Amino acid sequence: MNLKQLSNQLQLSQTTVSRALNDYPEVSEATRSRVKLAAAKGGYRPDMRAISLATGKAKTIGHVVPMANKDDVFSPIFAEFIASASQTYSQYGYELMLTVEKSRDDASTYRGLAAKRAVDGVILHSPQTDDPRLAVLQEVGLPFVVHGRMLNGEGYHWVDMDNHNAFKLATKLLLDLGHRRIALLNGREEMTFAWLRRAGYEEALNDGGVAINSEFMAADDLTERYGYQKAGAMLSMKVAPTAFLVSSYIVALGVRRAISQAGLVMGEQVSVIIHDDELSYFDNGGVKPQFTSTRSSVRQAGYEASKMLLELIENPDKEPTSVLMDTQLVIGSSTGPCPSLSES
Amino acid sequence: MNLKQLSNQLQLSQTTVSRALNDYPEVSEATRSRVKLAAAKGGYRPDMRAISLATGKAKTIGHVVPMANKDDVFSPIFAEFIASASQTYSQYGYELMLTVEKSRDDASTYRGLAAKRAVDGVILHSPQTDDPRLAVLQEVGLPFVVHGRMLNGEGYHWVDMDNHNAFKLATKLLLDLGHRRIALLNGREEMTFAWLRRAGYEEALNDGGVAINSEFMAADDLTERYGYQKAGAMLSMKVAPTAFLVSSYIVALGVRRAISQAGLVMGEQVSVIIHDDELSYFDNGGVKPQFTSTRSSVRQAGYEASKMLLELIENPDKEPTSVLMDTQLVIGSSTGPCPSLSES
DNA sequence: TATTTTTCTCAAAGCGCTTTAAAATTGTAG
DNA sequence: CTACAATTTTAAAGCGCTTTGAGAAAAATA
Repeated sequence: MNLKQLSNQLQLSQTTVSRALNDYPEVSEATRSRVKLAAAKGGYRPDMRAISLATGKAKTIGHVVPMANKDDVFSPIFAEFIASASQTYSQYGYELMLTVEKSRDDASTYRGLAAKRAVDGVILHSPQTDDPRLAVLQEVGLPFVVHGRMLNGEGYHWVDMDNHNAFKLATKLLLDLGHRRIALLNGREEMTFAWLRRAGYEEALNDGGVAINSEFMAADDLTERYGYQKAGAMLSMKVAPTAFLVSSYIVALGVRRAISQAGLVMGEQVSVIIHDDELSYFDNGGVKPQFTSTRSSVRQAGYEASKMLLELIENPDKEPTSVLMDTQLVIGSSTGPCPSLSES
Repeated sequence: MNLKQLSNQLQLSQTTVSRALNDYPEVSEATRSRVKLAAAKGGYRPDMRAISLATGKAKTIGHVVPMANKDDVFSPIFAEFIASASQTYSQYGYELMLTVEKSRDDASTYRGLAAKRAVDGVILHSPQTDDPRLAVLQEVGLPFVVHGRMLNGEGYHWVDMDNHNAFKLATKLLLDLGHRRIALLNGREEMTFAWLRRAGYEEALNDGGVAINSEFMAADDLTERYGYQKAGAMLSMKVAPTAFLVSSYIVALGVRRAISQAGLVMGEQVSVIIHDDELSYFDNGGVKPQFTSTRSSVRQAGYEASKMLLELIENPDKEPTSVLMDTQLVIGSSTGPCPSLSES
């Protein structure tokens, strides 16, 4: 059933019916309820594309997520973020259009979305320190919110967690426990989050008077194998690290595997701190979590970012705002005092 | 730039320009190339919604994924499937509209998508043994493909892996290794995949003359905690299982944790077989995987299903087709002979 | 009762495209 | 040079909605 049929059936003009349904004041209460009743009864749902064409609003938000790595993987972090944002959208009558793209640098997707009038705004995922997509989005004038940020956090809207501080505090905790050989298994450092984590890590080491050792640092896609291989390699060094700072739960699975394979016990000979995005199927636990972790809810970030974007769409001239989410440092059973405090 | 502007600029009618761009034969080659050049130069991209309204085709596919469990989680399986399907869509000029819904039984989302003309077809995720959404989709006449299937696999299109056989073979392997007390940590059995896995498991036990013990069976959302708690509880039974059949890698993480916490070694005192959806960040390994597993690529399923759906949309009267994907049984280091072969 | 104001309803244009039906142009014979 | 067909182009209608600018109807004021 479409508007024409409905208005014929009601013996009213399309104008009146449309206005009645959209709660315009120019229509009497009597007519309005009559119309609404008939619409409900007839199961009338306006054609989304027609509304869109007539109003100029797509009522759709675009998410363009890059494949997480060379293996063409869709990171569970994005999934969680999107699921959360999706809730906001449906609450406000928006749809979610998802594009998964192979190349992270390819800004043409955004050009396309804008030119095709497919979306009213987009969320920019996985920003790099100096991301070329920023300029494109600004050029085409499509409202957007960044999940994360570029190194220069000015002039656009973003929602991020405090990566720098999280890893600084985590490093500091390890230093306080007496660790001096602390490894960092980071994400790719083109990504701002990884860059900031490293910066936090280095700052804490400097503050603690510990020299930075590039042999203890790695950066790659966040997979189990990466954690396993890198941790394994580092543990077999003549002077091996006594602690690992790990950028995700998934990588930590590999680290844990390497540790136990080396005949060591996590939390005793080797300490591990992870960043935990609170993906609930992983469940890093309540009272005494498996892993000591810096925590921040991706779900919460999705909520904040989607809200922010909808507001921006309402009011396109809004001054850029940002949300920097705090992280918690939660002590679990994967950390303990450095075994050989005699050594430096 | 829109069609009108482009045609004005070219001094041609909108009809001709439209036809030139869409490769209709009624336009001379000279004009066609002139038009295409101008369009490319001017960065012309037709308004998606206008095309959609004019043609009646949304050029969009809907994916409605249920929250995986009470914790409102978006399963990484869906993410992988969708990422894969997404590739097919963009290749054929389709967009992907994602809806995440709280309630698994709520079919109103589908009614809405159909009535709003938002999509040309949908993928039905996470089907239950007797899924109410089936009737709704058939009623509204929206083309759809099921990822998985209902217990009755007739009358609709689906792509599934052979859950029954996979778990039957896995159980048989354990029986052949001498295990008699084999536990099954399954997904919720309203889901067809879980139902079929259990059926395969029971069939193998019957064939092997082993009585079915309901204390060795559990069904719940697929989380790490579930695996940890259930395996922990079972291992502390007076007569504990010597092997576990586990429905996912994530659950198996918990099982492994419980096993090592009980002071046992996986692959020696306790065997574990998992189903591995080949999420590449987990990397169950190449030569000698961590877990013995039944394997099936979700990525591949996403590819098959999306192709099937696009074909169905092209040709709506196509006879229902289905793809039953084989699974591989890959031996890893988590299985071994039953430690006490004397016991039955 | 006539006039103004307010309330309610409507016809028609427009959003940007496709597509039908018809017209203009070109080509081929007769 | 006309007649007819084939080729190329176009005007206009239509997709299903919103919204503008008016017109009727009802209510209020004179």
